[in-house]
Amino acid sequence: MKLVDCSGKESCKEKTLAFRDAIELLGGKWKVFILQHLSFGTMRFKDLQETIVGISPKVLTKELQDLEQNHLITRTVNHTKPITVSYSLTPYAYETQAVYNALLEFGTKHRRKIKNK
Amino acid sequence: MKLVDCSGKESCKEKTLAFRDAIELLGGKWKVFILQHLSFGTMRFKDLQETIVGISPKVLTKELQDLEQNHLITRTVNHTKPITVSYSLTPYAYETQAVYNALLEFGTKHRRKIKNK
DNA sequence: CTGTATCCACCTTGATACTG
DNA sequence: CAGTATCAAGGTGGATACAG
Repeated sequence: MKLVDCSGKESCKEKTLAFRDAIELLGGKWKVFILQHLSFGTMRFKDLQETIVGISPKVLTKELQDLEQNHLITRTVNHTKPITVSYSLTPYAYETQAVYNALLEFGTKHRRKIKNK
Repeated sequence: MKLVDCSGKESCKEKTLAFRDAIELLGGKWKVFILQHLSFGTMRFKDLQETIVGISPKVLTKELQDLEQNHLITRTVNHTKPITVSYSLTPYAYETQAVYNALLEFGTKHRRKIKNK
């Protein structure tokens, strides 16, 4: 049995790179929290900062830029006074659903396994 | 729609922690390569070091210990002369299959999307 | 309000030499 | 052969002050 099937047309290297990309994109320290909260609806910068306890503005900015560059969220400037900015998930973000489901299932199982040891 | 369903008996926090655990466990820089190569069969330390180009012995040791502590691989000392050590996947390691499949699918799709931009 | 600038501490990775 | 010890370097995350 193989974890990665390298017999297809695409090279094995290409596939391992795809893994790393996906893990990097979804795997940061805060990405899950941000995406999760945004999946409940649009939020502003300040909302996110208050909801995600412990994150600094610099890091939040970086994570949001990262997600935006990868088309998982959209950033909208509201020309209010003072200016506010809204973040929300793109339809594309929901294509990560399968990944999250699989990670959730394995992670939950694994935590039980490790704890009961 | 929600990326994480927090309506069940288990708390939302517990679930996000499960994500992070899973991602940390599978997401290192070399983990995919190691698990992938081991999925083709048992390998010795030296084999891994030669196959996984660019990894230093220190890092390889650390990654292997990490995987062993999480029951994804087994470490077997062969009392040859000189001593050799074999590494192989545990049956449990194959429970990560769904995660890898999902990551592979999303990662491949994502690379195409980013590249065609 | 929404970030950016600055500075700092830590961790991870890495190269290399060395030990049992 | 299979690691460990040592030292260096870079990136990441974090606290805080400040700017537009």
